[in-house]
Amino acid sequence: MITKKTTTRNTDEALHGICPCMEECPLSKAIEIIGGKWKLQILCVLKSDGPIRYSELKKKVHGITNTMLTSSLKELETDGLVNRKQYNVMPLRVEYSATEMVDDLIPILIQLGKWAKKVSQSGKVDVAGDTL
Amino acid sequence: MITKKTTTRNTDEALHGICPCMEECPLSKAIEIIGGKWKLQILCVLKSDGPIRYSELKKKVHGITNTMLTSSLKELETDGLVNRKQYNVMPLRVEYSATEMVDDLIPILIQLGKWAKKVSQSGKVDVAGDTL
DNA sequence: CAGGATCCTCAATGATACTG
DNA sequence: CAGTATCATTGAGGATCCTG
Repeated sequence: MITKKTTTRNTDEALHGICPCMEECPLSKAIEIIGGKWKLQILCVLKSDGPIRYSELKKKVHGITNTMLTSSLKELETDGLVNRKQYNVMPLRVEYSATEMVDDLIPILIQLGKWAKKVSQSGKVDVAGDTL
Repeated sequence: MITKKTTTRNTDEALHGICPCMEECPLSKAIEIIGGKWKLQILCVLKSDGPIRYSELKKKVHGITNTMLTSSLKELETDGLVNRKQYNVMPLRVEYSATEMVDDLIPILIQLGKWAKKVSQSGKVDVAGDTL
């Protein structure tokens, strides 16, 4: 999502590193990694339900197809967010789990969630009450 | 991106509030708000280049079309991230600026960017050196 | 100047069937 | 069981022209 074809020369140095207008923006990189329709859901299940088999994972991520589950897992593994462990027994057994990278990501996502909550409510009243 | 058609019953209460599998997940809400191809770039420019006119904004967000700039601005305004101020003079003058909501968002995005940077490097060596 | 209206394209995703 | 292979779909985004 967010391609980086542009060659912007941002005058505000303070925003260097977070502006997607820049080349190699880590932020757009982040969105590439966790973007897509299923990535976060998959990470969520992997995180809460420990090492889990492909078929069980598919049951927990409701509505996902083989195509998407497979490709998502492959990308997540490539990016170092998911471990794949294969047991060569019959029938085949493969277990997926989240890496420590995901642990680091969770608190950030929680912050993002809290922000979104605040945004949704700001249209109504300006409550200062924190949920966490 | 991340639609919420599913009616998952997540057994792990600890992840309530961050799991996109859940209904009304604030996280997927957040991604709806800042997702899309241009939202972050637009916010970035609005943040660094203060109140800015439509045409100037379009010049700074390289490659964006009228369709996308207009629709993105409209959505951002609806979500309370952007202020639109119209001066009824001829020729028409409209100025856009970022709201305080965006200020709260920036540090979170910076964290996300730092995380992505770490992820990208973890494939090579396991340096403990922080960049910030 | 600041958009609206239309039509079009393509990449992400879905559906279905098959295999090591 | 854990995927692959193919084909179909679709909606975000793009191109172009038009207007208050």
